[in-house]
Order: sequence, then structure tokens, then C-alpha cells
Amino acid sequence: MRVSRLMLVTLRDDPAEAEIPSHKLLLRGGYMRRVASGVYAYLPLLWRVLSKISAIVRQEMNATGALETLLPALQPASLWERSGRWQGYTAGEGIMFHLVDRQERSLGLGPTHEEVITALAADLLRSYRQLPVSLYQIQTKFRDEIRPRFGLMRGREFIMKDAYSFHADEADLRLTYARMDQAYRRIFSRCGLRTVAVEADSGAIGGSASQEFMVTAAAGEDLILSSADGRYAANQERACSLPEPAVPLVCPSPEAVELHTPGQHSIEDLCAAHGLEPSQTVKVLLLLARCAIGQARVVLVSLRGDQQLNPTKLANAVSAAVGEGAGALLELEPISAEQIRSEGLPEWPLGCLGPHLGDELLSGARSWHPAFLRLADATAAELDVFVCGANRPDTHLVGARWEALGGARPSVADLRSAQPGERCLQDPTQRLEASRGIEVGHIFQLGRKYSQALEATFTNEQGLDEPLWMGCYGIGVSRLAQAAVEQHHDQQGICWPVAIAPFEVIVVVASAQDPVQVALGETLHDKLEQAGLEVLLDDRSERAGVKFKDADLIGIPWRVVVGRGAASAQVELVERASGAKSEMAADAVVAQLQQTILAARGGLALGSS
RNA sequence: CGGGAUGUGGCGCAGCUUGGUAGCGCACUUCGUUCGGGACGAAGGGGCCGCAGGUUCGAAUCCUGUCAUCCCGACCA
Repeated sequence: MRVSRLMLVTLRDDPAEAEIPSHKLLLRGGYMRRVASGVYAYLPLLWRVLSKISAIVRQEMNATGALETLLPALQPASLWERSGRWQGYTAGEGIMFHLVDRQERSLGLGPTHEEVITALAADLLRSYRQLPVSLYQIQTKFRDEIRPRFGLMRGREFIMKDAYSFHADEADLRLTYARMDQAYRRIFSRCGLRTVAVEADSGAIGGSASQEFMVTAAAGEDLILSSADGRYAANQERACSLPEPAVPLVCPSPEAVELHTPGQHSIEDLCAAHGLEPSQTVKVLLLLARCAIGQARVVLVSLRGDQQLNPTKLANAVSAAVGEGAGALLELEPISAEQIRSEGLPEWPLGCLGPHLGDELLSGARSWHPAFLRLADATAAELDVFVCGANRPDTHLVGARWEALGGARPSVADLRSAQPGERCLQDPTQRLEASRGIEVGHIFQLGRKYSQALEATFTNEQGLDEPLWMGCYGIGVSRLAQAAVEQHHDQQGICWPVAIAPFEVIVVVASAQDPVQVALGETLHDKLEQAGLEVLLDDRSERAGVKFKDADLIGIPWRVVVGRGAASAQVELVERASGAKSEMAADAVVAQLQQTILAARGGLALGSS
């Protein structure tokens, strides 16, 4: 391929819209253009990268025995109503693009395909004799993200590989899950990525066990907490740790004593004013939970004063507490004084709340459920004696005890965010370290959530019908491409790993005016292609410096410079990533590159997709 | 949706405070000189100043509204 025919337009300046290196470089290198917020045109160079990643994904998925398929992006609402996810995915902060067709039927653009695949499974899978079976597809997904970000990192339209497995029992699901785990590790390693597998929250997809694969990079959106020995790693949303022990509260009197605390509405103010430690206090947070079905509920969360609330864990706890009858949890937001007023309720002593806040405060609420949903983190529930709000303005209680406070006791759950520096649960001698990661893959054991909802059953060996066991497995293909750039770049530009580079070699003719150089460049290009390599020939009549800069920017792993030595058939070979240069005979360079590159491809032969 | 910022040739920006001929660098075209790390000179083409109202003799500039994009939070591959 000739650069002059490549429609290559590189930019000298960073586009103002890009913030992180990979986004800037993909725009500057002429790999993509933004069409709308979170929507990108993949230009020819990027499409080659995406195709190579897809080819690796295909090989590894096929090796697990999964079958490639292609499901519709346009999906009927009725299917999503059957799984109970239509509301959650379209109302409130739902992310599904949806529309109404000329027959007034509601449709959505697939953000994921559990519904479609499960309906197909219900239709096609009848007997345990057909199981297990796995299907996958590589396809464009649509998600109306609340905030698209960083180019391909969080797009509203993006390429994803999603796979679904079906099993007769849970043990078999675990086997495939483990096989997918191994396949994923091979995929990322073949793409040249350093990844870490972390325990993850299952989120809206649901199900039990799940694991994310993170490309470690400073620009990552997720915080990973891991032990130094690498045996424990989890997304902060999910991570657990041993909290520091609370500082004991010395309290001579068995009765709680009132403390005048004017204007001390935060834990910091309270502790500073009275010489207390945050771990001696219990703070109370009020949130409003809106579910698809039923009244909004006020959630009263008790946390030890030094702990941070983990919104993901709280959302899971609330969902579990309200039960399936309430449908999907649509929204969980802190309550404001205005909201309390607009419910027609008298003012609450915000800032001085205690865990024993009575349900009578909710009586007469216009739309809210008349009782608090009471939850407490274990660190708070374990305190024998503590400081908390007195539920009266400017007043706290010192020496409060759960049994003495009276009122309804909260359900105890893990609601706190693990923090870097805390001790690991499985090995208290180690402490959690923080790093950032880009989530490029996520695997789930879904269990029977979707098969039950969509009545996807099979007949087991005993002749009885039962719901299928399911797993699902995603890779963000377009995100992976950008994550690779985030991990492999320098001041000059991208340094693609050979396995996913758009081209493997670029032959740069230093002077397009010199017929000897031009001829040698052409010859080399042809020979390298005949050797089975993917070769770019920079035949433009630019000055050498411009071509070198562009070659570095677009990040082709190997550069062959045909220049001054052309008359004596000498060329220069430069490795992009290391910058290592060597002079050699033009004849020798073909064999050398063939050997090096074929090895670096990791078994992916040309055109093997 | 809340908070912050920005919209001026393809890209990066100045001009706006104090209203009066729309500018600079890069890119593009032509010519000449140059030619191994984003050359130099000359000539040239390209802009509804995001959009819509308003104020004014006159608006890129002032006012109102609106749209879009980016950043910080909730969502996720």
C-alpha cells in the first residue's frame, strides 16, 4: 500500500476536543474522525487495527468451541419487557436508544444482547443433549451514555464482541466461564496488552460471579485495588478490605449524654469541635430510591464516621432489600431539603440525624413509602458505643448504643468503599494498592436470571423442563484499540504492538527525487509483501523529515529507510518502539523482518480472519 | 440532569474589555530554491464569526434565547 493513496491526513496540533494521549494520537494520526458526541468514523488505518483485533478474538473464541453469529441491533421492546429491563434501560438514566416505528411499535437499538440470545435459546435449545453451547458476535453496540468520553473509550456507538453460553447445570457453566477466562487472557496478551483480572460488580447485567479485565493505564476510568503479591485485585466498586479498628470511645455513663453542636453538620466539624475521632461516630445518610414499580423509598444508611459510602454496594443492597417485586432500581440519589418539603413533610434535623430516626417523620408523605429502608454498614453496626445525631437541631448524642437507641434496627450489609492502604481481607499483612485501569473485558456467570424471565428451558436427563444456565462474556473491541494506544505510545506518537498494527513495516523513500532510491523502495516494498508482510510504502514527495515524523506518529512497528545508501543497496532498519537503528544490505532486511514479524504476530497469519 | 468551560476557513488560535474593512500559524494550490527528523521565498484559493432574535446608522464584539462540543459527578465494553 502506498501512503500517497491512503487518504492519510495527519495533524500537527492536538485537537482541542481530546484530553488523553490515546485520543489525541488517534485523531492526529488520521485514524478516526468524530461524527457526533461519542460517535466516530473509523478510517482505513483504524479499521485495519480493529480487524486484526477481531481476528485474534475470533481465533480464540473459535478455539473455545464458540460459534460465531450475528444478531440484530434493532430489537423489539416486547422482548425487553419480558426480561423486565425495558423500563430500566429506557426510563430515567437508561442507556438504550429507542424509537417507535410506523406501526407504533417500540423498538430499541441493542446495548447488549441477553434478551435476543435467550429468546433464540428458548426457541432452539430443547434438550440437555445440545448443551453446552456458546455463541458470539462482533458487532456495533448502541448505548446512549450519560457522558461519552475520551474518544473510543466510552462511545455511544462502539464495536463489541459479546458471547453467551448455555448449560444444563451450574458446574458446567463454571467450566466454560473458566475457559473464557483463559481465552480472554490469551486475547489480551496476544494484542500486546498488559492487563489485570479483577473481581467486579455485575451491574445491570446481573448474575453472580463476574470478573473484569483491565488494561492498566493512568487514564483509566476505574480504580483497581490490589494486593502487592497480585493474588487479590478488585474494582473499587466491589473491593473489600479490613477497616482500621475504631478508636474506643471512653464513656463512663451507661446513658447517652446530649452534646450541644450548633452549626456542626459534618463529621469533620463535629470531631474538630469536641476532640472526637471520626471512627467513634455514626453518620446517617438519606437517599431516595426509585424503582420501576411502587413508591419511592427513603433509604437511611448508617456508616461509621470515617468510612466512605460505596454507591455500587448500596445499590445492590437496596435492590436486594426491596425485592424483585419492585422491579429495577432506577435511581438512588441523596435527598434534598426541597424534596422533603415538596412531599409536604415538616423540616428534618439534617446534619444531626441519628440511626434511630423514626418512621413517623414519613407519615403524610405525598408519594414516598411511609417507612425508612434502614441499612447499616458492618463497621457502624459493630460499634458498642458511639456518637451520633440526636435527631434534634444542634444536638448530638455521646455514648449512644444500638440497643438503647430503640426503634427499628437496620439490616447490616457491606456498604463501605475499600480504600488504598487498608489491609487485605485474605492476608492482613498486605495492604491494598491503588492503580487505574481501562475495562476492556468483562465475563459474567448469569445463572438463570434471563432464562427464567424469558422461559428458556430445556429438558434434562430426567425428562423434566428446567431453565438454562447462562454465562455472558464481553470485549470492547474499539475500546481495546484505544487502550492499546494508551499503553503503547511515546512523545513522537503511537508504538503499535506488531500483532495489531495497521501495517507491520513502512518503507520510507528519503528522497522521492532520487530514481535509485525510488526504485529500491519499490523493490523492497514488493519483496516484503511477497514475504507475507503488511507493508506501507511512503512514496510521497515530502521531505524526509515529514515522512519520519508521520511514520512515528502513526506508529508502524518497523521502518525501512531507503536513503543515501541506496546506490550501494544499503538501507536502515528502525524499530519504532525502541528507536534501535541498524544499517544493512537491502537483501538482508527482508529475511530479517520476515523472521521477526512472523514471530511477533503470535500465530495470526495474514488473512486468517 | 447538576457544576465548569468553549464555539471565528480543514486543524490550532488571536480579535470581543472600549461596536466601524475578519486576522495569525499550520494545512491546501502554483512557481522557484531546497532535500535524512514537521524547509525557505513569492503568489493564490477558501470563513453564513454555532444558530435565532434584539439593541444600534452599524454587531464576531453588547443583550436575550437556543444548539453543539469538551471537562468534573451518576452509567459501562
